Amino acid sequence: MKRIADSTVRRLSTYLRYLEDLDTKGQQTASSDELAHLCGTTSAQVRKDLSFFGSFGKRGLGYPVHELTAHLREILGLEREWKVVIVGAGKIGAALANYRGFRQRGFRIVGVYDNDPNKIGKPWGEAIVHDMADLASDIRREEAPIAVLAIPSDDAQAVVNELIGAGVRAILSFAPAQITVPPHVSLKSVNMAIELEGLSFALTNALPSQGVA
Amino acid sequence: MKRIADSTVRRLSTYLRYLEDLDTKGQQTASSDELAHLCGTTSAQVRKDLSFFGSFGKRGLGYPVHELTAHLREILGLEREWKVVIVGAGKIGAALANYRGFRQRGFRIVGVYDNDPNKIGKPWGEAIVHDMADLASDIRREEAPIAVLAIPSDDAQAVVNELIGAGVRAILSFAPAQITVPPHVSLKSVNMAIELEGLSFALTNALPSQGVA
DNA sequence: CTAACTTTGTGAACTATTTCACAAGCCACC
DNA sequence: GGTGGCTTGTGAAATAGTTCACAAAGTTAG
Ligand SMILES: NC(=O)c1ccc[n+]([C@@H]2O[C@H](COP(=O)([O-])OP(=O)(O)OC[C@H]3O[C@@H](n4cnc5c(N)ncnc54)[C@H](O)[C@@H]3O)[C@@H](O)[C@H]2O)c1
Ligand SMILES: NC(=O)c1ccc[n+]([C@@H]2O[C@H](COP(=O)([O-])OP(=O)(O)OC[C@H]3O[C@@H](n4cnc5c(N)ncnc54)[C@H](O)[C@@H]3O)[C@@H](O)[C@H]2O)c1
Repeated sequence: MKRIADSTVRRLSTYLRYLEDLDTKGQQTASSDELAHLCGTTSAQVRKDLSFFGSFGKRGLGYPVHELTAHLREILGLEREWKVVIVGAGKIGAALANYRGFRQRGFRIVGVYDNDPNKIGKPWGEAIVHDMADLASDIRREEAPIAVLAIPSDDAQAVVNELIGAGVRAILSFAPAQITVPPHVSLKSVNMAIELEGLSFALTNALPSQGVA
Repeated sequence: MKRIADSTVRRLSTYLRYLEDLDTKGQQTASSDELAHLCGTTSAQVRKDLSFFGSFGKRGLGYPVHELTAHLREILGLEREWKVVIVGAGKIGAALANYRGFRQRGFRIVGVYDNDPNKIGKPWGEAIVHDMADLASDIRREEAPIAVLAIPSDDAQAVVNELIGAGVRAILSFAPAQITVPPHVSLKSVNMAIELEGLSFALTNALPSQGVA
């Protein structure tokens, strides 16, 4: 199969979210145009994105909502449960560990880890903070493929190496650090400072066209 | 001036971060190649990005670190302080309100707002939670141009409209909702579910080339 | 001062992504 | 079962973004 652009995958997630809404409301079909308006894109984009994976619509009618949600979940790998570990029981880690949105989507947090002796063993939200010393063996036992990194930048690369050594194959990092991973591992970084600085740039340079999501 | 790509602006932020490091270490100059390695890109990309804004380097030598940081701060609009309001004193709002990284970069949080009577007026981190009823007038008085949105999706668009009415010109949203803003307002959305689903897709479809930051 | 070497700045080439535009397919209705 | 009105699926065109490649300019050493 052809390489799928990251932008396409992101839109698929968005389509799925809105299709689920429509499905809940009992709507049977949705046209590419309706979906595009809900998701802030164009109908051609919707059709092109979906066409990479098959032919899901009916001409003259649109896409069957319920069926398409199932297809998208399949495509995105969301028909299964993914085990996730969180590293860093700090402020960001706390928000994430208790975020319902993840569980709803099939991401189950199987452990939260920290290296601060004052935090280890203490109850924390619905979970208990585990010792970093147990991280690798726990990941191996649970076969958790995904890790969320919520520690300061300094140790980010070292912890990432440890995670990968233990078998983690996908990492979502919140540390504002440049991290490198081998080719078989996926890494996404969320860097809030970069987002804010992007807004600062836009305000400063008063770009003519804006309003992008 | 030509329209600057979002990807370029993001990289500028990254260059700045690493240049500041080098500056702190007392390094005088840095080549595009060195910067590229630090930031996970290519030297041609670094030179191209910078060339949109001027000619900052010396051939044969590289870029003057201290000078270039100043230029980048200028370009990104970081020479000034930006006032920021946070809407939503929940888990994500809590993490953000106390995040040192923002202040360091010149983003000063001038108020945190919520509509929950149990939270309003209570101390919260280093601040006090304000009533949503005061939001618009406070923004007008303070002339805060940036808002961070950390409330559930349901009310996101309504609150955004209120913010814009009060004069906010840039919004960073954490609500996983499609929000529309008029052309003179900048909007960035951080959607963690989309990031995780992107990882799920990558794991499921075992893409051949990965490891992107 | 010259030669060898380094590194920038930038058009041009290339690659990726989005948009266009339309034939083909499907439904509904008569 | 034919007609009209929609809407998909998709090559082709257009636009956007990245990489190449090299002349020009600066540095260093002798
Ligand atoms: N708080 C925010 O709003 C925010 C926003 C954007 C980015 N971030 C980034 O997220 C990361 C975490 O931020 P935070 O505000 O939650 O910080 P925090 O200080 O509240 O939490 C960090 C936690 O990580 C733990 N830790 C440190 N080193 C560790 C290691 N080597 N192994 C295991 N645990 C370790 C600490 O004990 C602490 O509990 C930082 O990189 C920060 O820059 C935070
Ligand atoms: N917690 C996370 O890790 C996380 C991750 C990704 C996205 N998000 C998103 O961020 C947003 C906030 O999440 P959270 O976990 O902090 O939720 P939360 O429930 O902890 O906090 C939300 C806060 O917003 C307030 N609020 C609700 N409606 C409001 C309104 N109309 N005006 C003002 N305040 C209002 C509530 O009183 C509450 O204090 C949600 O959209 C969520 O989907 C959260």
